Amino acid sequence: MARNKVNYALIEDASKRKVSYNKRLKGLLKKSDELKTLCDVEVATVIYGPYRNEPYTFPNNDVVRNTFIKFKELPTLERSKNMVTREEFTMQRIKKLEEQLQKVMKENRVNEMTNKMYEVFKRKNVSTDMNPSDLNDLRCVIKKNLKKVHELMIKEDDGEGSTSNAP
Amino acid sequence: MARNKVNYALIEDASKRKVSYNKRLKGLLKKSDELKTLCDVEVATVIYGPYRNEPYTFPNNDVVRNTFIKFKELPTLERSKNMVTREEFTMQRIKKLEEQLQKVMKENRVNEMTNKMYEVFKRKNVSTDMNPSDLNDLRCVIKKNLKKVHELMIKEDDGEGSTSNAP
DNA sequence: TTCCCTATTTATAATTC
DNA sequence: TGAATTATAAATAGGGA
Repeated sequence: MARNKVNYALIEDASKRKVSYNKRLKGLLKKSDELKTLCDVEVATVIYGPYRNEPYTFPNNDVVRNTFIKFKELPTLERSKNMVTREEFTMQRIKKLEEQLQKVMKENRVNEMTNKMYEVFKRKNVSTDMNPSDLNDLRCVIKKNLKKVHELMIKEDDGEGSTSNAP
Repeated sequence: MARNKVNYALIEDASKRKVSYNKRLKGLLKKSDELKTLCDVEVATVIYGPYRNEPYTFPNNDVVRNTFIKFKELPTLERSKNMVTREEFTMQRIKKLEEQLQKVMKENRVNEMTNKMYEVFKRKNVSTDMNPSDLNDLRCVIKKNLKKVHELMIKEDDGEGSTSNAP
């Protein structure tokens, strides 16, 4: 997250990976601590890194052990419900991204369309024929005016230079 | 970390705390995931939040259990990461979506429909090229931008100021 | 409430020392 | 190497709909 956007994949360069690992480990522990402190959450984490046999733990070995024991004793039913937590999270993220994508594409489309429509209105004087209620159902309007617009445009094409004809 | 510097203490306001909790939980899971993926680290987390009886787990229930067993029993037995493949597949999809999103947002490129519309208005291909869904989309587009179009048109009527950016 | 949007603060990749 | 610095990317607190 800096200088360059991070690529979501294993960092190939081993030394870079190690540097990144150290920074991110530290960052993750800090974030865990903040979540715990600011929001009164019980967090237990075990991290097996590639540079050490012993795992890192958060907040410490004893708490992790206790929390994990509690976790282990979850009734089977609840556990199975819990099984999908991660997947759900992931799926939600995907869903959100897809929605964003749709939205943005739509926005772009809107912008482009607005410009194009404006161009058409401005240059071809379609506006004269359009009132708000017509605009409310542009589909009809377009159908109604398309031929006319087309004709106007054909004419216009001959003298490509005339820009606007005020009403 | 925004608007105001975070105070390292329990957030008193319960609703603010909950909002913060949700954001930070999400953030922590993401960071965990990044550490795991970018640096090839085994992370296992159990989170008992105040708004739910069952804990959140990262990356999932099974891995947490395995990691816990390893943690508890010390020996360095190699646990195969059977879910990695699927997760990576999922993450690739996410990555792809993110890339698409970036691309679309930044380049603001003209999409197919816009091109088609442009053709329709600018050139000779009239209604034959337009399918009903395009027209329907157009209707929405205009509805959404009616005000803007009007403003532009009114402004244009007074004086001048072409804003078109035709392809 | 929940989502969405910025203004800021943080985290951190690349770079320098 | 590695610690410190810097320039960006990312996370997120507060506020609005």
